[in-house]
Amino acid sequence: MVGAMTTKTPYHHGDLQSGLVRAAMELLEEGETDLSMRAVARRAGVSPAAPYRHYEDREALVSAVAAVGYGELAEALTAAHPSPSTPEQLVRVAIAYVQFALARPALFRVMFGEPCNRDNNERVAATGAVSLYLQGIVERSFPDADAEPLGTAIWALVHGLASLHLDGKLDSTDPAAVADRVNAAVRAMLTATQPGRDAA
Amino acid sequence: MVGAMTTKTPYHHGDLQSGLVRAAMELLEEGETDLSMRAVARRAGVSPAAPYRHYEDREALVSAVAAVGYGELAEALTAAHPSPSTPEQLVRVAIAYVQFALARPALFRVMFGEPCNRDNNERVAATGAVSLYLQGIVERSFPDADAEPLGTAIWALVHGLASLHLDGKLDSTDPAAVADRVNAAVRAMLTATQPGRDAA
DNA sequence: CTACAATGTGAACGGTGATTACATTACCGA
DNA sequence: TCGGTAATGTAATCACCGTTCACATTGTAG
Repeated sequence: MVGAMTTKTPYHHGDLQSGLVRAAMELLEEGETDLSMRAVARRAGVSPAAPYRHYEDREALVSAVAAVGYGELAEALTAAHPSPSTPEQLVRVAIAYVQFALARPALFRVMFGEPCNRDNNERVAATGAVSLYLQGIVERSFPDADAEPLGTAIWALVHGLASLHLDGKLDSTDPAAVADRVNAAVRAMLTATQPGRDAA
Repeated sequence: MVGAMTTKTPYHHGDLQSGLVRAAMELLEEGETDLSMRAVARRAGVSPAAPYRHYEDREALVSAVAAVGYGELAEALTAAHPSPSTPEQLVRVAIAYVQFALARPALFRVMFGEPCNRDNNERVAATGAVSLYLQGIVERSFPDADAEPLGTAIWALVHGLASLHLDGKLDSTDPAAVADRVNAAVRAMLTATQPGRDAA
């Protein structure tokens, strides 16, 4: 009964479920790469054991964070262009993908780097959304091509560019140079699939 | 002075420096994904503090392991084809790259997944070797093309395929299907750069 | 043979994921 | 309004981890 009148530290958080995800996102944005359960709990102003009422284990919380990340990645891509149907527009989306990875490296690692359960979580749905978005782009841009392998190839190319930059295997000090590299790589891939040529 | 005549547990390991790397490699091969310093020490038959005589911290040991991994990746690639100069041969190398990632996922994650020091370790040299190997392939295969961006694009494509399969974003249950996917993607990329067309 | 440098040990510190028993609170039916 | 039950948060605890320190042991140079 200490300080009962003030609003400080109510016993119940209110919405810890999403508060934890928000706290985790904050930590990632601040450069924390490990996302310890305890650190997230601290940031949310709650005891170390509290998160386990809402997430079975660290894996589960991280997956929830990753799912939000996929949504934000999708936002960033659609912001670059809502519905690309030309190589130029597709290149802009590709650049946005790599820029997302470089701008939010810790989140990107959580989304793609950590070994995760293939089966039972929301991540598969979220990544499926990204995949479908790309698939749609490809189908609009190259109606003659087989969309599935081409979409896969483009996703892999762009994702690989993002990963290699993020891991320091490709120099990412100059954003313009990065954009040029992405532009060149994607165009190289796309010139293979102009109407009239075989894509698979 | 217990059991002085037997060869069991001599106080000095002999070659702990490389023994630790070997132990770490064993653990990775057995599926351990975390590579805890203590577990490596245990496997090497040594106290938890001993590794610190040879590696400044976990980062340093992991980097040494990664460097060995790069060497083995290079071996796997050259085993697929020592010196590719045609798209067909290059495809074989690409498939070998992805198969390496799928066959030794924990090692691959150590090599590429973990955030690492960009500056002062042997990893940059080792990745540079992989990069140069690819660059050489591209130069031989496409003498008319600008090797640097094309080599980057191919590396990114193949690495992206490996990463997405490893993270479960692409189905990797059927090795033949994986190989087909890699084949299709790389060929799509390569048809863009046949002599007479612009690569950048 | 002796001193020194190199190498390995054991104990310790703080941090982590996770579980358990317990405390507090919200909410719903009487 | 009251009381009980389910939901939610806490404190204590366990095992493990990275890392450091003082100390023990061993190889080796002089």
